[in-house]
Amino acid sequence: MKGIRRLAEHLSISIGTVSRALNGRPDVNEATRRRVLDAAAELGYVPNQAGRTLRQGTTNAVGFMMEAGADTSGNPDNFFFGVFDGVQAVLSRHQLDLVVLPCATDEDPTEYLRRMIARRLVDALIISATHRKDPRVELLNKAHVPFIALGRTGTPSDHPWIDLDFEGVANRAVDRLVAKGHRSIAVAVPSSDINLGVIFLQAYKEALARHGIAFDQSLVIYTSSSEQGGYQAAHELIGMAQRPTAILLVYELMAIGFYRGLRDAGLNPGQDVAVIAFRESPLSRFLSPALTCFRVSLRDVGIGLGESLLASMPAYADIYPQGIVRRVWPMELVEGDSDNARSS
Amino acid sequence: MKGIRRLAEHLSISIGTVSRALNGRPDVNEATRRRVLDAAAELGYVPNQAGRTLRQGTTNAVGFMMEAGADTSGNPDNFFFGVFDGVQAVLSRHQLDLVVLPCATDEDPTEYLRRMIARRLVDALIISATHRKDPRVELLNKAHVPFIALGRTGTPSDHPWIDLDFEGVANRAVDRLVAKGHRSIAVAVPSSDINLGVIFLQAYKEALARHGIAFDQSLVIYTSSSEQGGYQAAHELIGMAQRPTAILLVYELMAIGFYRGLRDAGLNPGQDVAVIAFRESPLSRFLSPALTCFRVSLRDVGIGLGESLLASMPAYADIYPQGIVRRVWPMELVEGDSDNARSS
DNA sequence: GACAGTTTCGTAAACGTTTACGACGCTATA
DNA sequence: TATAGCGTCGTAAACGTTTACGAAACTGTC
Repeated sequence: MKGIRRLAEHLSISIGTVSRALNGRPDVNEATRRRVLDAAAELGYVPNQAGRTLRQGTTNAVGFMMEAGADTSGNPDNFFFGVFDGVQAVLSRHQLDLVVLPCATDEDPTEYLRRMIARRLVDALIISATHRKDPRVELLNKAHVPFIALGRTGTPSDHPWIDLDFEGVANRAVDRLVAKGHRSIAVAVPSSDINLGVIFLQAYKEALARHGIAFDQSLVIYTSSSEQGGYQAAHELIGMAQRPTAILLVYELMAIGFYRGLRDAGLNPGQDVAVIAFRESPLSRFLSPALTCFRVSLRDVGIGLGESLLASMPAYADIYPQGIVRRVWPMELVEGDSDNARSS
Repeated sequence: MKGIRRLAEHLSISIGTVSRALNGRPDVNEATRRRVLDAAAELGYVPNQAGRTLRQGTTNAVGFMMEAGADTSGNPDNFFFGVFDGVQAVLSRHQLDLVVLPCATDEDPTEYLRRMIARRLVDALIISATHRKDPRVELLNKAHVPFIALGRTGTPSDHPWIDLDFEGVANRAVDRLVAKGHRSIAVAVPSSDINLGVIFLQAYKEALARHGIAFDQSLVIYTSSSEQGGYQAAHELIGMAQRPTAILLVYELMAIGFYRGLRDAGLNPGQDVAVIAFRESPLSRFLSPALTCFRVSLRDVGIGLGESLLASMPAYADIYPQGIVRRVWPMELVEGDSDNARSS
């Protein structure tokens, strides 16, 4: 005899009552409820999840899909782990667990997601590394799985999302550089079709326009979001006919490679070329020169994701009545020494 | 009508036959099997996991537990993602999925694991960030959940594990530094009770002894495994009465902070203080000077973990007959410019 | 043509829960 | 005292699978 039956037999009551007692139903005597709770603790009983799931169609878990091979891999793990922590802080309030679903590099993300949905391992999903055209959105909509995206797609009105405020970053970064006398500002964005790059580039263009600076396509460097990508960016920048005096890097890891690339050519980052990057990480202050960058509380982003996701789940919608959430998350400028004024 | 019943009705055969056809049982006509497979594809049928789990007691998923707050967080995510990729390569051969279970920073890892075991979300587990005394081992043994640890504990004979060859690293690093004329070699290890530090420190002592160098406790710097920790290590090293001419760093991220700390004091890493670190990452070659460090194929480690885990699962033991696996994984020296010969 | 053996398939039980439904005993009211 | 209402609990069905068991049809052998 196992499971709830054992518990019921041990207490000489029916399994129905045991179940109701454990689940906090009102129609059970407080005295018996206490007996059940005590016995459960004593016998170490925990309800079998498969049984519950089968009966109620709910798994009490939400998934976070990520792609190791995606162009977000430039992010130190602190990025995702920080977000996880915030998400869990919200989920744990409702006895929900977070499981991370890593899509293997050699598997198609959409197929992977399809399988995960079919598996019914989780009740709801968070997807990350959104692309401009992301078939996963349609997949999730069709399957009626509540979800939220960390990052916008090309059709942001089709789904709930939370994204970082890349527009704000581009604006403030350009403003700051222009104020310091820079007129020729390069930008390094990921060469993949990850949406972040597109959004940032657009905002960069508009920021330039505000200052009456003509957009120059040749100042856009498409590269990988890694140290290697930063190194390559430096190489390209140095090779330009008119060398830009400043550059924006979308990933802080690129700064390491960029610094190195500059130095290998006898140039000094921060002096010969001003650098602004995001996101802030422990890295930023320990590079020399310290990196001017933008900070965001990943835990807060995670909390936002968690609450917004619950809001889109029928069972929790009344507790989180914010409806469909689509918002950008502000980032805060962190001044470093990498973007000093133009020397000449 | 839903699920397998719908499929059976659509084909006018029994659900038993449908199930057998889908699961590759031999006692089903090849023609009907084909019909079933086709219909399943057409109707988009995938078996409900809760139903299967309930019936066969198996979830077809294995878990990877990690702690965001643990002292391994110094690792760039490439570390774990690389490992995941290898694990998945093995698991996918058997239709098994990998789910990552991130323990929140404010939750006790052992309690978290207990909950995850009770939940029966997965058939087997990989645990990481092992401590000297790690109650999770006993927990898993008692629950009879097949598992393997990435990292040794203080009682390594109690469980299967795979770990990096820290002894080999310590040996070769010390040999190399000694060969270049260094006699005063500091070491920075994590201040937490994560087992890695203990193992490495022990191997470092023995390597020194082989060269007839007395172990000096004051040359051991306990710090956090992060850029900040590296910076602090530099600070401590500079403050020593007799400044060591070399240092071993257990995490490559520490090198960034260490370099900075040295430079803030007017010293040059690689010249004034030789540095060797592990693990190699993209970071290593783009730092200046390039970091001498040790490389390991994370994917291979993941493959090793996956195969060894399957070997300890009754259902797969005949396919992977290697028994209980306890082994260290070799690491390969990558020469950089951070550990040049002693100048004086 | 009887019989054994094989192939193929249907039937129904089982996995561990939750929950709708109804039964029972008790209290309070008329 | 009859009745209604309430609190408490037991019964049994249902969730979607897999699989043991047995039945039916077919094959081949003597």
